[in-house]
Amino acid sequence: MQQKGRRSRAAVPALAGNARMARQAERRGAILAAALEEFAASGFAATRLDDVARRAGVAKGTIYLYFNDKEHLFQELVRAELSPIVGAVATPQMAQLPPQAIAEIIADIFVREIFGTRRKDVIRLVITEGARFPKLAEFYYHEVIERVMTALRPILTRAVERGELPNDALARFPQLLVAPALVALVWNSMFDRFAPLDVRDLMRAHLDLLFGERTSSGKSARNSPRNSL
Amino acid sequence: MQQKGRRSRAAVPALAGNARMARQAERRGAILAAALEEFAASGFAATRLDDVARRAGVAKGTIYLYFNDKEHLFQELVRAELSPIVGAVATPQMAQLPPQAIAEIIADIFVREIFGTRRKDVIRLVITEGARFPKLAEFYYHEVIERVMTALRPILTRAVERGELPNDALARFPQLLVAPALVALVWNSMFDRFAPLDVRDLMRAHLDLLFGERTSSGKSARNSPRNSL
DNA sequence: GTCAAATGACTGACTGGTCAGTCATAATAT
DNA sequence: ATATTATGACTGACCAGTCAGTCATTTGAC
Repeated sequence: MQQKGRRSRAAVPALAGNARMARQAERRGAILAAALEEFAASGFAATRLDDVARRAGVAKGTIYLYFNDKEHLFQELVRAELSPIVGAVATPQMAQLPPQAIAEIIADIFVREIFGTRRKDVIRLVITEGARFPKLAEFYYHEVIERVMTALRPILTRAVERGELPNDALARFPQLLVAPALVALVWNSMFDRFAPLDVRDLMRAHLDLLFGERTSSGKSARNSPRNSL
Repeated sequence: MQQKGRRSRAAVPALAGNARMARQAERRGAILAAALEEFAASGFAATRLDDVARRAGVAKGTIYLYFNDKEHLFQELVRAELSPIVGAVATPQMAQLPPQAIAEIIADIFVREIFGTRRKDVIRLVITEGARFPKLAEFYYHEVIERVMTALRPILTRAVERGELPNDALARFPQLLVAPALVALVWNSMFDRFAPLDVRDLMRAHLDLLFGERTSSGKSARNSPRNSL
């Protein structure tokens, strides 16, 4: 993600009539949508901007009116898809809830808003391309990881102090709360054709593991109701 | 991983004297070692076979005497590195141990034999390239995932029946036992420069979470001794 | 209201560079 | 001598990024 010092010719196509701006936003959106499809299907390196352009119904040159280069397009795509979702987890009223409720909410958000969505592919892209794109990893760390971690840690720490958690493992490593989600993403993209994985069940089992539920068994017949998940 | 129907000229360089075979094995090994370095540093697509050849002290054409093409080289690399390690987890005497001991052994193997090794990079490559290389994903699934899963599941199921585990979550999803290892690999390659992660501590915390240890606190002062980890 | 001039969004053929894979030739072993 | 192994210059395909030119829309003069 080498940032060229040079300013893009494209960056801000002079804004004029309201119709123009609308049209521009539309164009930009179409390009981003097409890029999502292509990047998700082929990864960063193997994606041809010719294909993105064709899918967006636009000439290749037009892409360069809206984005500096392939890498910026990729990064903007990630930003556009993931920035909105973070707020849902790092919300203030979270702090009031007991850890189990928080874990359930996070699992629910993951299943519905990420796994059941194109965002699944975006996060997969971050995982697969992140190590090769320091800028992307940095953006993702500060924009997603850090914000979620700093929201979770004090809550979990306080829960430990109150004796609501059996030990401080989760408070020290909030990653452990999210680990199964990562497994689900990777498994889904690589092994689902050999052994499909029911993500919702996986997350339920994870919660059972963390918060008692000494009874659970079988995938369908469960007696203790869990509303949203 | 499109398999060309055509047979490689290289496949089996006619074996003759013993010295020759030794030399060939050496050459092959040098190429694989060089390929590991390059693939780990740049990923599959961005790795140049020119660089692999130079690092191996060999001409580019020589690579094609030992491997059909870039993809076969990549796949052989994964096979060579990972096939040996699986036996350590899927060993018969495992079946005798209680679940906690098994979890500790697995964590220990991960920390010492994978994370502390080049194998870390190989698994990372499988994760990042697997979705784009069905052949690789298939090999990895059958050679690694399946073997580990079929070794673990009966053990965990029996532990549930014996009441050695609080619920059947782990038996139904052995992935949950390994999830933090995946997190460690991904975090290490993307976020360590922002927030280094102590993998050993992470795995310890995971075990605490799974198997009681209602006391743990702080990273150094821990009273319940855990030998190998 | 009409028309000409100005604007700038858009196009796509083209360039420059890259790299997997080949093969005629050379080196080395038997 | 012959066979085997190794070399590296070469080729052909590929693709990100460019830019001279097109054309729809807007502006402003009358």
